[in-house]
Amino acid sequence: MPWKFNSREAVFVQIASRLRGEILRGKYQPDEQIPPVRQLAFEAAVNPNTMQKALTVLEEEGLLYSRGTVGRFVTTDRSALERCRETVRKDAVRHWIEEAAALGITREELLHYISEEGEKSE
Amino acid sequence: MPWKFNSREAVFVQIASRLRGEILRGKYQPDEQIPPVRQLAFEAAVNPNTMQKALTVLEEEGLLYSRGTVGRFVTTDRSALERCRETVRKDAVRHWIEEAAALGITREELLHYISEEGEKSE
DNA sequence: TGCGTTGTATTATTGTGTTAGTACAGTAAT
DNA sequence: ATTACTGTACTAACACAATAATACAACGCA
Repeated sequence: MPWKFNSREAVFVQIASRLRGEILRGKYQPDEQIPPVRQLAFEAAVNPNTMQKALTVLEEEGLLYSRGTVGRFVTTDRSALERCRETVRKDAVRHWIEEAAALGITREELLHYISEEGEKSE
Repeated sequence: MPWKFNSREAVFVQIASRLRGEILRGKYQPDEQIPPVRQLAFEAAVNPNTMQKALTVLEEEGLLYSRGTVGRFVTTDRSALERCRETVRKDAVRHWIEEAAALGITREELLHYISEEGEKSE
């Protein structure tokens, strides 16, 4: 099933976010090989170039590393994973709070609406 | 002071978000004239065309309307404003929760981190 | 009437995201 | 050695975002 993308952000950014989440959530263990570019591209229904661009992002973040022509692997540095988890989380939260403020939503309202939204879907 | 933009979203989308927030927060009252395109563009330090594109978005949403060559005004339909406030809020919250999930952040964690973040800045 | 301001439209140019197609070098397995 | 698969690199083409520079019609006002 092709992945879902919105048109507001570049596709490779959305792919990077998704894969980053999968890695941080442990779908791929440290030092585990992830599927090849072409396969991921096929699954996501995007061009291999686009997928590679997303993977390059995660590589620059230190989440993935490439073993030459063997394949791409999740970093073995568990503390790096944890640091990344923290960084990503902090940046995202700050970003969401900013966006909320831009829409005239206070922190309290934000908390309220998130609890509400969450309840419906669980 | 030029407005701040990130490179992940199109500028006109970010401008629309900002102005939408200002309108919904009541910076401009119903039927009040907003500054002309050129002035807004100057303030934001973007091209007038980009600003106009953002204003068109808000016009299509029913938040603004154009009085020919007189200027652009906030809608007089207060219920439309309220409806828009709700829609925007719901969409945004849903979007943030989705993004959080993609990063491996549960609703509970999200609530926790938002309270934390908020405390620092106030 | 004439001037300035308003929104709007047009054209051209630049940069970037995405797709497409191709190619190459290194590794692993046979 | 051959084959298949890996990441990587490259060009071309297209769409869209953004800038730039104009131009025009309509309105308000002196």
